[in-house]
Amino acid sequence: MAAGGSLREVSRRAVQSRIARTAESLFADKGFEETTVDEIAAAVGMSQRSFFRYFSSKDDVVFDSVERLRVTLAERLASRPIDECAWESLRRTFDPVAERFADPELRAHDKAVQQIIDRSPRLLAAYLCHLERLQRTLTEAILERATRRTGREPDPVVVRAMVGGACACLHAATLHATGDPEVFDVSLDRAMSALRPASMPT
Amino acid sequence: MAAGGSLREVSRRAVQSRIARTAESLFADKGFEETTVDEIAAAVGMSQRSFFRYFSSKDDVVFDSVERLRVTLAERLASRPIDECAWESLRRTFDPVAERFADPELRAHDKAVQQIIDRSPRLLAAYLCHLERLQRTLTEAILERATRRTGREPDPVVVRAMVGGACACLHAATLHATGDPEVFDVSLDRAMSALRPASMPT
DNA sequence: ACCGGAAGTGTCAGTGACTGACAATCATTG
DNA sequence: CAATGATTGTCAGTCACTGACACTTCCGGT
Repeated sequence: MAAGGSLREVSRRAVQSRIARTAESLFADKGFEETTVDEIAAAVGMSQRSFFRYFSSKDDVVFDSVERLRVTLAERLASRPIDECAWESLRRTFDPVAERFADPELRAHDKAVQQIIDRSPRLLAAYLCHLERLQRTLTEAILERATRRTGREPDPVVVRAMVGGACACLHAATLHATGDPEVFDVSLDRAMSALRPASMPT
Repeated sequence: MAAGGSLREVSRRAVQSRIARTAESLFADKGFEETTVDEIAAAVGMSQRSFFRYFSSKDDVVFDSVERLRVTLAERLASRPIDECAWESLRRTFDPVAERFADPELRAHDKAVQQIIDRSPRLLAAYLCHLERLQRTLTEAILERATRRTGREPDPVVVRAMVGGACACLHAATLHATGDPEVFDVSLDRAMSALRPASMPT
């Protein structure tokens, strides 16, 4: 069952990324709002209806890669040693973001996506929503880990705020270092060591 | 000129808040997505076209009060003493949020709005966008103040991250204390003292 | 080779948010 | 009263998105 489904999943993903690539190049050319779904579908060679069978909204095309990154970060946090302090774990969790810059192709792609997002208020809103989801994911992981480690549940408000603070550092570093991995790493380290909580949970 | 415009502004604002009240009660009844702009316009007694002359989008109706709160907070931050540490200033900047809970009518209103937002993913995205705007506003104010005080510009990444951290505390406290001013104050204090940066700019 | 269903696709019609253009109305001022 | 400017309604149109239905293709069983 799982294997059969998997094969189909692969081809579905292939179509999705073909659509995403096409759409992104159109967005980069004409802008997001100025590109209609009809145009994307035509460029890919399918009907508008089929486009919506692969992406539930026009916005989702842009966040295809962002969503995958979220999953990567969640896995990274899960793989951190349980006795590491939470702030340090969060800092390490963000490493894959910098690692993406290593591949020049990925870097160019990410930069283009970032520009598309920045130019559209609607996309910016959606992007923040994804960051919020990331934040929720990480918060739950930290909460669960702290509970497993200390035996009792830590203050959820503080943990949520702390993860929010870490994500704010990530966001600030991303905004400041558009594309340069060196600058990103340095900025993130500076921000995160400045914001390091005095009393560290876990 | 300013006075003449002001009079017209007042009446415009009156119509806006009449629309907002009507719309919010419809949203509370049927949900945001399920309420059409046509229905709102009809309930207020105007054409759909005129609705869009007062609010640039359906979303904006909901954020009427949120936007006003943003202006209030910006003013509050500006009125803080220049030699106060930034983190403390930010904490005091958030006081009006708690103060809103004092008035039972406002509290009920805010709670209703919060529920409407929470039930709609689209509104949640827009809400985060408003928080981001608040964050940008506060960041600029802190940067400007620090520059005025120390004579040289502080690290923008760190300041942005710090404001982001403070806003994360605000957000966490808001989520946790839905409507109870006591709980809100205590939660915010706990979160903000846990996240207080070791090295404080300004 | 034939048949059956499952999965993917195109077409079409419809809804709802939003915009531009234009004409009618209404209040204000000279 | 007339000219002017702001406010409004009407109408037509665009675009994202959805549901329904018919059609093709591909595949395993007979």
